[in-house]
Amino acid sequence: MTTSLEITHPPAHGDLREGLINAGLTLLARDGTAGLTLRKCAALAGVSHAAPAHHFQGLPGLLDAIAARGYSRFADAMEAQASAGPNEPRARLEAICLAYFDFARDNPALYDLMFRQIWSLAGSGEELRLAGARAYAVLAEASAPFVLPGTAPGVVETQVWSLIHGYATLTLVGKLGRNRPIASVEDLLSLLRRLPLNL
Amino acid sequence: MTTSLEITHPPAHGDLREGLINAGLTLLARDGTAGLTLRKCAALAGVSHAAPAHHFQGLPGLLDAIAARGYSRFADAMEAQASAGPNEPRARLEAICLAYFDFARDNPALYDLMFRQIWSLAGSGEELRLAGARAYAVLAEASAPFVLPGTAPGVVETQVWSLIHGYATLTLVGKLGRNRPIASVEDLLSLLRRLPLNL
DNA sequence: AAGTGCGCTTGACAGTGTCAAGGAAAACGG
DNA sequence: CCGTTTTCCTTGACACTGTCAAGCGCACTT
Repeated sequence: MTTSLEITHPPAHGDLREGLINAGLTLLARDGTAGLTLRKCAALAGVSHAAPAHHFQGLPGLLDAIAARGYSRFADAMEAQASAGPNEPRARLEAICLAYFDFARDNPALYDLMFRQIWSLAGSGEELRLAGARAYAVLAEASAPFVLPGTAPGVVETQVWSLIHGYATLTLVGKLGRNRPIASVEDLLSLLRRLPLNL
Repeated sequence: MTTSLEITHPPAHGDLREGLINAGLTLLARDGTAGLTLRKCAALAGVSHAAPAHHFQGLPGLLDAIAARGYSRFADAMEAQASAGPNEPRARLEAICLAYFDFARDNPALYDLMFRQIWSLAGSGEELRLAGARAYAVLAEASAPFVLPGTAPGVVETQVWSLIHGYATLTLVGKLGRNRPIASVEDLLSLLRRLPLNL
């Protein structure tokens, strides 16, 4: 009944918290959202079922920490993809959108956790707030060249974010391509190409 | 709004199924996603905790049925709003998008259930499939005038759907307005105004 | 009137998160 | 080097979840 995976080393002092987060990420990637459980995390990290409560305040706290880690990786992925291409506004924006979608596709359960966290009202969630803000900053920076004078930056940012996030979530739940052949990410981005540049 | 869901005494033969669905909708509206439970539905409908299993195949089946009801109301709401305004392509599209957002805002838990149903692999879900297709048809019809010759209809449909769905979900989880002042739905729709009409 | 099904109830089971209480062991102070 | 304190974790219980097997009751059939 015990799962095959066990962490062999007795956890050194500080890193049980880290171990629990990693266990959560593993479970999420392997078994999906339903497979992520406080008790399974504890078992995978090699501790008793109530141990997580001492490092996070209950399940919400653990999910918060996992989501924060997710946002961190998310921001890294977008930054990397943006830096890989030409340093031109439209290319950067499209690179970030592609990275956004790829991340969601490659980490569906984690992505779902990140953008679902209705709980997170629990802890102040400082770590989560910071990681989320960093990811948002990447998107905001790429949107900046399209902000027309006299308009709030939040408008373009929200347009871009809504578009790519909607596409990602709809794809993840399998909604797209049910009634029509799937429109690709490039098809999607063609709408953004209509955005005028602020020269 | 229908209706009384209080079945005080032994329910007549056919309508326990209906009563359970209504109980589910009530719980969803009152207590949110976490408040929707097989046992609470059964209790609210006045039957024993295992009764639902005979009308739906377990929890997934009940959620399927509730989501189907949600899609039906969703399609109704969009159609009503579209018919209320002028019969002009841009006005219709914007009316539908506004109705889309209003529905999500007014029925957050139900909306979440509808667009989350990862389960629904259970039953073939014919009822759900139909109701979902009807809602999609409303959106597709409003998008049709913007389909340029030589392009697949699915492209514009996906653009519109992704944009409004992304905005709705981001708003629901409270992501928007954290880093910048909130961009309104109208701000969002200004992006769609860039879509050329197919005259 | 007896037989036959269907609709629902009852009771149990393995899970889940959470909490109170206790123990082991490291850190500390003398 | 010993006693105390503090920190971290374990143990055990609780209420709650969905699911399943068995069985009761009542309507309908013959």
